[in-house]
Amino acid sequence: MPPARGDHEARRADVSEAVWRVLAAKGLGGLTLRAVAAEMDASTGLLTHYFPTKRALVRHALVVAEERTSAFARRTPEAEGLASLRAALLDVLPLTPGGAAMNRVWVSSWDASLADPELRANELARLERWRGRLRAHVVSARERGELPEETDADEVTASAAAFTHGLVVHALFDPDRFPPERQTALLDGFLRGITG
Amino acid sequence: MPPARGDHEARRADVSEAVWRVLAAKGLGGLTLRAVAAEMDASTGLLTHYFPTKRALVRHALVVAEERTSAFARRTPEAEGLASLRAALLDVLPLTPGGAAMNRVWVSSWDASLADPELRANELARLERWRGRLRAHVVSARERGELPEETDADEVTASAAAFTHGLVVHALFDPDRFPPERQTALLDGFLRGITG
DNA sequence: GTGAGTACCAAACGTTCGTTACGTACCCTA
DNA sequence: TAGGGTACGTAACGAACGTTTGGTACTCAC
Repeated sequence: MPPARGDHEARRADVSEAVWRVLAAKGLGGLTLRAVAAEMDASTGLLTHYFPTKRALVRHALVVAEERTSAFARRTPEAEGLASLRAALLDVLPLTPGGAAMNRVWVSSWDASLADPELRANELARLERWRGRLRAHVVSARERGELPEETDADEVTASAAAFTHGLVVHALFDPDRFPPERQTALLDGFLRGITG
Repeated sequence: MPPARGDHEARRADVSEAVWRVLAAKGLGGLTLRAVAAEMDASTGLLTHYFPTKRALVRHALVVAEERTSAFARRTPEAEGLASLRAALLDVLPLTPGGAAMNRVWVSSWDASLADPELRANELARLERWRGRLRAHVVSARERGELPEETDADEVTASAAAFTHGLVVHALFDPDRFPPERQTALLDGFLRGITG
């Protein structure tokens, strides 16, 4: 029995969904074709039908992860200036189970990303894009007088990016000591520091 | 020909050395018994002679990594107060090839550490110990009047830890954009924010 | 209704992994 | 000098992996 035969793209999305669940549960190191196949009650043959190699599957999985992350982050588009920077950083923090899963995937991908040139280049580009988006908020905040005039946008942007990603790591390993309220409080403390 | 037969502990140290080189080059995901054996021109039989399982080998490897990290960090014991906090954070940053290798190992270990309960507990304890050491410097700085009186030591400690680890990640992926001088400048900027 | 193409499953392939079994050379003690 | 423990190398084992192959069932065009 062909189970709910949809079109090609819909099926690829199903595969991506299963990949995502495996990634969130076991990390990139635990991602195997058999695990994904089991996750969607299918065979490894199905996977190779849509993705010729595991490399292609991982590549697509990380693209999906980025789409998901962007969609996740686009929930608060109304803010401006410093508030928009705060919102953008809050979007990245693991404040919800979904956010934690997201970060889990990214942090776990760093092992392979540091070892594989292609994945490394992709991750580098992703981090750059993220800093670029943050920078716009920083500039906007300075223009509105919410940051000191002498603020170096690149420096503050890099600083905020670093702070947030580091907090992600610590919160991921120590969720009890870094509940959402404390993460938020720590971020606000950081923002207080850059406003001078 | 038995190659330079030393005592048991010396040989174990040789194994640890080879493990370290493999870890620094390929990450925890690329650590295999055969890679380690090849690194020290030996057989996998030698490895199992000193470490019964791969788990034991990885466990010991991370212990060695921590010893190395601690030894690396104990180079600047003379400072006090805010200067000692700065020194402790600088010790962690990938300012040298050795420091980069160190961080590479830790970041790459996070994949397995998030998936394996035992490794996760070890990494959690390591992060806690590190924050504990940082906290002492924060308290010392506050006592010397280098930080505002109303400073919450736990909050500032967690903030500094997060900032530094995040900077580690960004510098690891983007060494060109985060050379040692900029890392130092960013850290100083962060410390400026803390001092109010 | 026949042929080509799509969408799979089941099974197997070759490789690599961690682990184990077995042999051998060495050292130390009695 | 005989015997037992230590220190390996060699080789093989079974499991798991990514990949390939061969086949079946369905769909659509002609």
